[in-house]
Amino acid sequence: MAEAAGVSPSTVSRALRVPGRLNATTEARIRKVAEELGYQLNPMAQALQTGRSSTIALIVSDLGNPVYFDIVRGAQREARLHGYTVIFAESEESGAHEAEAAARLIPSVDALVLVASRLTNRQIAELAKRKRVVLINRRVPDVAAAVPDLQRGVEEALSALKALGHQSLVYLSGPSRSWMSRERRRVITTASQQLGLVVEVLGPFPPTLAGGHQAARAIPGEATAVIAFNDLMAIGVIRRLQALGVAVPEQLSIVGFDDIFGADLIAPALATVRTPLDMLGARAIRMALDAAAAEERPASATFIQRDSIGPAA
Amino acid sequence: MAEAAGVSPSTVSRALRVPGRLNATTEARIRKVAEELGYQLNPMAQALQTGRSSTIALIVSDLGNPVYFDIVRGAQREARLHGYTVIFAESEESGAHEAEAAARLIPSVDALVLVASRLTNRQIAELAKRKRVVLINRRVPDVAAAVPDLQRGVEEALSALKALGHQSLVYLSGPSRSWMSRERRRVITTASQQLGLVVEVLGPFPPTLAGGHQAARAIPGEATAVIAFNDLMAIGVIRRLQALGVAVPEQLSIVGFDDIFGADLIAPALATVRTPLDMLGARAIRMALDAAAAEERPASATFIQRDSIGPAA
DNA sequence: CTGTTAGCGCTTTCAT
DNA sequence: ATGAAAGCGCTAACAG
Repeated sequence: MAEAAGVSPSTVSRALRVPGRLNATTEARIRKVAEELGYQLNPMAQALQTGRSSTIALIVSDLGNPVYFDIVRGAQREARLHGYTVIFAESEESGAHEAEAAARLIPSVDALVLVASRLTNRQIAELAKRKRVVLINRRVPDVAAAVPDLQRGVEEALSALKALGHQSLVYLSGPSRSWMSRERRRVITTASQQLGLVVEVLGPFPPTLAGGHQAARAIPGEATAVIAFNDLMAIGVIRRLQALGVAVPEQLSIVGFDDIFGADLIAPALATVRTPLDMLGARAIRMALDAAAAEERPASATFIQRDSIGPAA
Repeated sequence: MAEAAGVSPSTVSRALRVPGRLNATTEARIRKVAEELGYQLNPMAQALQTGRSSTIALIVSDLGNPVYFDIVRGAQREARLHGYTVIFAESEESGAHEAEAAARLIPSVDALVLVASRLTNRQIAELAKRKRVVLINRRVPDVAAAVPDLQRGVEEALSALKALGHQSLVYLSGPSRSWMSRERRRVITTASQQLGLVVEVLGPFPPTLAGGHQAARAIPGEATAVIAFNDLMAIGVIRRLQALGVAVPEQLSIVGFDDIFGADLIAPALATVRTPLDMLGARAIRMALDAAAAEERPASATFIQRDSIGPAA
């Protein structure tokens, strides 16, 4: 293409990259020629020269969990908005896979976004030295992170339970290595104290339907309300309970976290603390592109009232 | 890094790329040095030189539809297996966005995988001239495509309905531009004839919960069995029907397509023709990498019997 | 089996 | 405001 427009390569480069920095007419002419020839700058060559690839890697631990869809989607949209491309890897629940994916992708991207990372703080800090890293649903000292503000949603949920006459509740925790599970536990504990509720913690359980099945058997007979680490577990609990002949919500109220697809499809519909997943994804991208984005106020979780909770038995 | 190992760049390149083509001891030494220095070949430079980026773009129309999760996941795994990376874009249901995404990504990838593409045959043929293109759930002359074999699953579904005493059924079609909807209709029609069933086609409807709501009103009173374009629609139909006081499956049997997450969580659990989504994703990647993969026998859809179907009213 | 040379397509000083 | 030249990190002939 170079001189089909009768100019030098540098001029073409300037015309196509920074819209303003050139004589308006020359620029227009070059753009037109490029259009006609279907010419585009070669991103690889560009990346090689500049060291920037306009690409961000998104590494999620398990695509089987519907939670991540919305995060991926939010991230993808925001990235496109900024002219960035997202590369994308699944670590299949394994820290080793995650580390490998990160190592493999690091040379080709401008930033790494790690969703619910299974890596150690140390590993993450190490990555952060080599490349900009943004965490989603995880916090590590000195590393940028997009996490929801759970306070409000949890308070709403617990208040609702209290208003229904519940005086104590059970928290079904997720994987012990899950930062988010600990965080949820922490917020629940604090809010419970303020509201004068008693909370018992059970677990850890796998953050899946099967984990919910497993958890369902562990729930003490006298419990009246259960809050599960996530919706998948909550749904598993409900189904197992039903199979065991326990009525939900008549005998036991159930609350989940996230509001995944399907939460309102089951019977009874699952009450849940919705986390703003797509916003988290979008925000993480913004943080990856611009450190100042960290100043934004994090989006709040909110409680979604549905039929899986009722008056205390 | 080049000569920290005391050899020429080319030698390093050879050592790190093709495991066999070098003196075993030199290769081992170079690998060790690379390891120590944390050195990796720069993919951009590699791509620039070779014209191959070891990257495949996956373009899906709507990530909000859980169907695509499994496809994305299957594709991602298979790609990784071959040392490929997947880049990933959402076209948000719009042909224009899809075309734009394809154009933007084409220079950076070795192949394009289009899932349920909204582009015209002509546009797709055009892309296929510039880059290897593989379609999922769509067929265009002379373009590689991974589509499931619906025959078996549909026959099983219709046989089950027939065995329950149904003599006719309604097909709720998806978007008129959806190749897959037409394909499902075709297979249903053919199988119906063979089984002596009568089929009435309604639609088009949006392939969503809302589309199902809409479709539910259109179902004639005398119908006893309905098969919807996809599970999302089927679920929408069930819920609207229930709201209208129509009992499922007592008054009306419902069958979906795909077996998405959630299909077995609703009440009644949705009977559905399961399509092997992750296999489609994986197969598409294989086809992108190796034309011979087209010879594999496509995976068959199978019928999943659940509570949303029952004896004819 | 390994080193030399040239060049992939772009951006970026530095001149003009 | 535009052109010339050098070089990003790698691979691919071609020598040796």
